Amino acid sequence: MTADQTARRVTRRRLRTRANLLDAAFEVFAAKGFGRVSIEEVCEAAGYSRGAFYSNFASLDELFFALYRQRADLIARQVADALAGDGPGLDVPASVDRVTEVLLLDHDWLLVKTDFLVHAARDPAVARSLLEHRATLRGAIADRLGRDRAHTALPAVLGDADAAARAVVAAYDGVTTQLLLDKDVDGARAWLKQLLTALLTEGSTHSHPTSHPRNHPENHPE
Amino acid sequence: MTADQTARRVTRRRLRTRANLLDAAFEVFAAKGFGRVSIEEVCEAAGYSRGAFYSNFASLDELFFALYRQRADLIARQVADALAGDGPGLDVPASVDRVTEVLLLDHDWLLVKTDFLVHAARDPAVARSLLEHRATLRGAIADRLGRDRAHTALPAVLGDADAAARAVVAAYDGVTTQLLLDKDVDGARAWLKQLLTALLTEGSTHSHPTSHPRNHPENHPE
DNA sequence: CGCATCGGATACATTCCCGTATCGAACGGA
DNA sequence: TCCGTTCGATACGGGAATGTATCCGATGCG
Repeated sequence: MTADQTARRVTRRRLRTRANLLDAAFEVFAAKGFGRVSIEEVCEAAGYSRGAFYSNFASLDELFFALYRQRADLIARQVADALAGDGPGLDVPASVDRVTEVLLLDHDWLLVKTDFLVHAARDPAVARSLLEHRATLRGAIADRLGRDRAHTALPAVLGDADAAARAVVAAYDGVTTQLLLDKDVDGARAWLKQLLTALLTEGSTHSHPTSHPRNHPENHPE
Repeated sequence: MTADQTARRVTRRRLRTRANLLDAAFEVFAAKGFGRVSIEEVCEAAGYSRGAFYSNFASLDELFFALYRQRADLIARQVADALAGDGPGLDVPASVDRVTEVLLLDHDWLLVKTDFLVHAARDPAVARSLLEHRATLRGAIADRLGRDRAHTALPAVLGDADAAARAVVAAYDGVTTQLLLDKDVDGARAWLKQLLTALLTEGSTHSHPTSHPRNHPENHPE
């Protein structure tokens, strides 16, 4: 699929250049967008020639896919850790805080991630893969929520734990969209926390989530 | 800005070609993505030569911007209509239904819209413009919600009407993301309705929104 | 109907980027 | 240290898209 399966001695050098190419690609993709980046640009940013690229990847698409997997898996692990954080009794606000911290960390990553989304939306194979990844994450959340349901008595507005997990993901995606435009990471985090607690808490008229992100920065382009 | 301001006789022919170019661009952008489309492709799709293009637009970016404004304004009007639909007494489910119908209509539009988002995220000027547009829409929703607040007594989980409007937009964006991948328009609509009623209704344990979109289609690539 | 202006087609030079083929150097096992 | 293998640089041919300059047919006005 990705590389030829004939067993070959893989040297350290190779892994290093591969990693360097991926890192460089991340920078360049974030800055210019996947669609506007040439193979040459990636190579130049990484300090290699095009020969190195073609020795490691068959196409920009393939590199993009590898890049996404790499970073997405990393984050998935972090989220899992954040969820597993506290014991069986679920402290919703605490969990929400930790997860939120992980998810809305790096603006560049959101850019690349969205590029990948829009890329996947046009390629069924990639879309399938991305859907699987999302399903995994959602499953982890649903598990946590389900486990919780037994101990603390909270979510109810939506249907089951699965629906609640879906809602969480949707909220995350929605907040991401806004964040892409206004670049206010802190505001986005606060807003996401507020949204999530609102969704996961019964008639919680907690009008004091953390600090109201009400004085919307909204328009500060750069 | 967009064109030169020196007054010139603008013929009908010109407007027609301009419209044709925009329509063709929509098709091509939806199919291949903004970043992967050349000026030539747009011209070919529209049945013109490159000369016609440069006579009407200075760059692909400019065309994209014009295209977005055109379609976005159209939809904004439709949403406003849908919101103004019923009288002062707000029937949340009914409004939600109508708005949902308008917002999640055309998959191609979502593709183009997201392309534009990711484009705007990297261009401060464009981002500003898009933020304004979103603020307008959000304002319309907040107004409606505020007006409602007086008559029917509903939203409370979040802060004021403005926060509620924000939540609505976030839910829409979140559902859009999922829809881009699974292409299940009907499921997305149902899910959005459920989410919105959950958000806009106090302890509504309405576990029967319309029809549970529970048997997730999720993975049907094409 | 005739004329001045406008709109779009065509031709051209240029730049950028791709993919391949070849070669020398780095690597790592013995 | 030596040698076979692997990695990545360089050189090459070619294709595609860009922006401009020029020209002719269409258009609308008097």
